[in-house]
Amino acid sequence: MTQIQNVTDFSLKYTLESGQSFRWERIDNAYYGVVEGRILKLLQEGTTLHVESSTDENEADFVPFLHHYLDIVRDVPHILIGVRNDAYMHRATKKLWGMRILNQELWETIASFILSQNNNVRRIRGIIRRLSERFGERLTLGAYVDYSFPSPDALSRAAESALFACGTGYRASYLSDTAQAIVSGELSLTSLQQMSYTEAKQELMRRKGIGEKVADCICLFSLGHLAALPIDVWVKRIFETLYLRRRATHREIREFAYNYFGESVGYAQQYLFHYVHECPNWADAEHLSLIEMKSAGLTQF
DNA sequence: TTCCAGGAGAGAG
DNA sequence: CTCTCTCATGGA
Repeated sequence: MTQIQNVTDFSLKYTLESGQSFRWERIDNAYYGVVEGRILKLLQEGTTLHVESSTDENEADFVPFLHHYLDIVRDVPHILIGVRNDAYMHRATKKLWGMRILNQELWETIASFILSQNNNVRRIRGIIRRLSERFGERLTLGAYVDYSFPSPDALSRAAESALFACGTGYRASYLSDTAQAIVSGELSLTSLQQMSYTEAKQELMRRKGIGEKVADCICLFSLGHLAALPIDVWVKRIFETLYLRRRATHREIREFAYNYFGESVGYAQQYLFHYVHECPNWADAEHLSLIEMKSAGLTQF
């Protein structure tokens, strides 16, 4: 059992339940998930994080690993104040205060968001769970059983029909192709991690099944590029409804969002994305009226 | 039954 | 460049 003390401006719930990872399961107030080959059990009590692992961890490495994965080291309050330009964002950041963008393992993030296209979160989770059960390694933490995310090698050797049987649908060939490209060295994960946002995005988009949105998800949720802006149906809807007040192309949304929120637009996007999922009345008249109101001068937290 | 989901590829204009 | 059609799946 590991404890991390003085974790401030952090919400485990919103971080793990905001659609950036498909691997976490809440049981009571604890979260179970698999991260880089081990089961983790995470429980937040105020500013203390209780952690259990299925592996014998070296404390000196484990705590920094957790800090990085959960993005605890980042000055998120500074980012949020910087993107809190209006009363709407003020409300969103207040409700979800402490939500952070994870730094997830690169291959799992690539594979997961290839599978996410034209799909819903519930089904994506099911596909990833079945792929892990079928091609990953069995792990246990007490009575809890889960499976590691299968390696590129394991998925590259799997028959596409076997991937298909896990429910991947037409995405099976995309997943297989990219796994094979990584095994062959045609696509280098370590190179991707050294590239700028623009370079990494461009390199990712060369793969079949990775378009602009999926590439941006990988850049944001694994590579730490906060300028990445994944535009899915919801983000498009949010910007068209709240800010632009008209039908807009992806290019127009991207230009507006970057000008309005700045270099940490990815963080702003995540708060908006999750806020509208938490608030069914996100687009009612009272909410819309908040957009013109500046955040400055509103009550602090 | 049709529509939708953290879309992308292919083709047409 | 933009628009449209299709892709496999399951829940609403």
